[in-house]
Amino acid sequence: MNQELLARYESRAAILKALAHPTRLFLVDELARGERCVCDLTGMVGADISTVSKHLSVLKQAGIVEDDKRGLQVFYSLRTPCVLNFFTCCETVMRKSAVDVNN
Amino acid sequence: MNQELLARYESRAAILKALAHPTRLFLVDELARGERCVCDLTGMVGADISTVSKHLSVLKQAGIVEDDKRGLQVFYSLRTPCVLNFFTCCETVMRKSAVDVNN
DNA sequence: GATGTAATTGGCTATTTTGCCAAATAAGAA
DNA sequence: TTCTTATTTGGCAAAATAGCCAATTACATC
Repeated sequence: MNQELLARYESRAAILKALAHPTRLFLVDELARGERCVCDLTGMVGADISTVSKHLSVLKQAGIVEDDKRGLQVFYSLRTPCVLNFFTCCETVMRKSAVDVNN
Repeated sequence: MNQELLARYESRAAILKALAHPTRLFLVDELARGERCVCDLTGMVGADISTVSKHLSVLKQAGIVEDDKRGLQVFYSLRTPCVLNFFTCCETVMRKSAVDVNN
């Protein structure tokens, strides 16, 4: 595996890593419905606002969401909706695993 | 976020987490071409065989690959090829980020 | 300017992940 | 049985991640 190839896998891994957390998957799912401010998301998640803010910054850093400050609030929205396709595949993997367990 | 919903996001996160590593993404990519034994994959990755074996077991645990022991060798293959769609989306995210940087 | 609200950042500890080596297991060959 | 090869497992130290609290920043209103 050469340098260039490794770099590409590292980039992909960075995006997947940003998604690979239950809270962040929830945030993505919620943002798929429309933009939300940090305070609203915090209420839904039920964690400290600093924790939610950090999760959002991880998603932003990865290029998955974008933010827009308006007044006191910061509104986040989904920038690359194709990540929602991941959910479909995850369900496929889980369904297939469930079937195998019963055989 | 209730218990049931949380459980679903945790399941999805487990699958994404299994994928979120450069070496494991390479392994998935390589297995997409056909089954491979651990020894061949180890040669391509250039890490200790125990490291590669552990990466494969992470993927197997997540339901992404399956193994088949034949004689001395263990052959791994891709069980849920839909994970390859992730790559497409990752490229989209990266391309979009690259564009934004230039604006 | 002073106050209040929304959000981010720094710092800390606890937990998880990674990758190597050494040891154990499994299966074919001598 | 003994030897060799392929793979897995256990154990360890280093690195990365998570989540809380406290402090800071940003902005609006008084």
